[in-house]
Amino acid sequence: MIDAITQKLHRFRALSADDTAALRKLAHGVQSHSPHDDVIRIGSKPEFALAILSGWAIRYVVLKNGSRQITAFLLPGDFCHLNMFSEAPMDHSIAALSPVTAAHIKREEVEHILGEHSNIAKAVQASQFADESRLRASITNMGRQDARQRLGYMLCDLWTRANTVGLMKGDFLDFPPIQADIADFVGLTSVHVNRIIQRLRGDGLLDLKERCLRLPDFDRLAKASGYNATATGSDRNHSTSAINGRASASREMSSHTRRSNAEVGFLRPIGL
Amino acid sequence: MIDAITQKLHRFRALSADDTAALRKLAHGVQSHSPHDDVIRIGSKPEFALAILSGWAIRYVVLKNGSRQITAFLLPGDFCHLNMFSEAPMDHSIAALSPVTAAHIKREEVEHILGEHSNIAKAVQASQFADESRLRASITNMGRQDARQRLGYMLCDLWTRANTVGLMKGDFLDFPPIQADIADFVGLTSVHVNRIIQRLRGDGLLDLKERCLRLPDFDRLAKASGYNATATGSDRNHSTSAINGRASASREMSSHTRRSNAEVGFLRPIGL
DNA sequence: CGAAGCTTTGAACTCAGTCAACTTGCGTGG
DNA sequence: CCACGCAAGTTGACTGAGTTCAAAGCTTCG
Repeated sequence: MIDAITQKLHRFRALSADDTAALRKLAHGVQSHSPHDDVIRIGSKPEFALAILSGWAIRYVVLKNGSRQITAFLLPGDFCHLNMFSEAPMDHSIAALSPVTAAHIKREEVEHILGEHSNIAKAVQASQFADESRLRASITNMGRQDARQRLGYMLCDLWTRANTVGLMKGDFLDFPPIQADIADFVGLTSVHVNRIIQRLRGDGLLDLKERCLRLPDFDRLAKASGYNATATGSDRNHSTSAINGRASASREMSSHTRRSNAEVGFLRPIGL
Repeated sequence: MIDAITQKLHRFRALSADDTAALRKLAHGVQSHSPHDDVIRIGSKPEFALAILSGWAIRYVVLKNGSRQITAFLLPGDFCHLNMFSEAPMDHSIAALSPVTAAHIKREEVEHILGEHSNIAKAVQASQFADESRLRASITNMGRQDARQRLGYMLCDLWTRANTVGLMKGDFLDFPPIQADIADFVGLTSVHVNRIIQRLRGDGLLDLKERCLRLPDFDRLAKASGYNATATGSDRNHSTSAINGRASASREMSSHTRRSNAEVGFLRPIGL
């Protein structure tokens, strides 16, 4: 079970046998959580860090008007709340979507392992930056992509992440989120999400039913929704050119970008 | 000028005279950037970290279809690209909005100062978590708030941040972003942003013209847009209860949250 | 078998986008 | 000093993607 963590960190940086042994030791403070349970409550100041070992969880917030925003899905291998050194209370909650087991790691333990194992420390740092990058991608997604693209992007992302921690079962994937969860993540209503899902189904891009996801044509879906695997970056072995020059959008650009078009860099499109 | 950094970090953790002296030394690699210039280009792997000393900058991305998303405004005292240890190339660009001076800090220097000055290290970490928190707030904002609230939230945030680094000039603030920038940040069109601004003006909540911002009634604007200063947290001296219980939304909740309503925590609204 | 939880469907509605024109202010150059 | 061009802000009419509300189907599971 702890393997998910090892597997994930290994993606960011090669770990020694010593490192992985140290990680394995973290598995002692393991707790189980039932679906719908809060693992960490907003406003609290937990004294421990959290690593998901199995199952799916979400970061979320409920607004005054009752609507909910999910800001992240947490998969096995993901860390939450490493900011234990800050005095600030949690600004969001973490809840289990499926049955979850998570390692609750004491502050000193975190400090110790990060201090002693520089590979782990750097891998953790890299994974944090990947998370941050994913947050930015979400913003871009919600700000400038339509419903279809948002959904596609989200599914591509979860698909590849699930893949890297060995969650794939043949060509499909256990997928705990229901349509309402998807909606609260991409910033739509569940009704509209439902309609989009049907369209994607019709286009042969998606097979999602009974908590089970299949992406029959990942590449086409990725392309259609502007998903770029390297962008959210599992770090190691990068191709030399993630970004390959300006795209074809030259007419529309002027409307979106004021100022002298002299500096092309200001306008360079990315793979989204 | 370097004071902005000191000032900001000090917000997160008390710094000794020794610490501030060390920070002051960073000011040697200072570079100037003109408005619209890219300070860091997407796809590049800069060998330096960056700290804004004066002026405003943005993190942004341009999509294939030519639309732009701004994911953050960078103010004096803000750090960008501390992830120099990662192999991944930049997934976004950073550009100056106004004339900007920024300290380009070499990798070793960063490592050194963070290693020697634990206060600074912790303050930097705390500020990173505040940034991450702000990204999540942006997501919530774009996903679940209407245009008026998005704008209000953004202005409240920039207003308070500007305040903490001493950018306020009496009751107003030099405000480099134009309406198109605002639009690209909150995920709207500049036409619609214009209309919302006019409404806010009419409501006496906002006075924005000629790169100059005034918020005549911050509290009312904050309330109307769900802005909660403590949420994005400049850390120190927190009031004991940032979150004060559940709000009035009990009817709508059931539609947004499936599952047993037994665990109230799953539903607890935040100040947004 | 019944009830709860999730998905699907339809119709009316609305917030925000699109397109296109007009205004205002500013700097540059004739 | 005026003319021109350009960048930013403003306005109006039209369109459309996504919401809302409400009801009906399906599954799953005690």
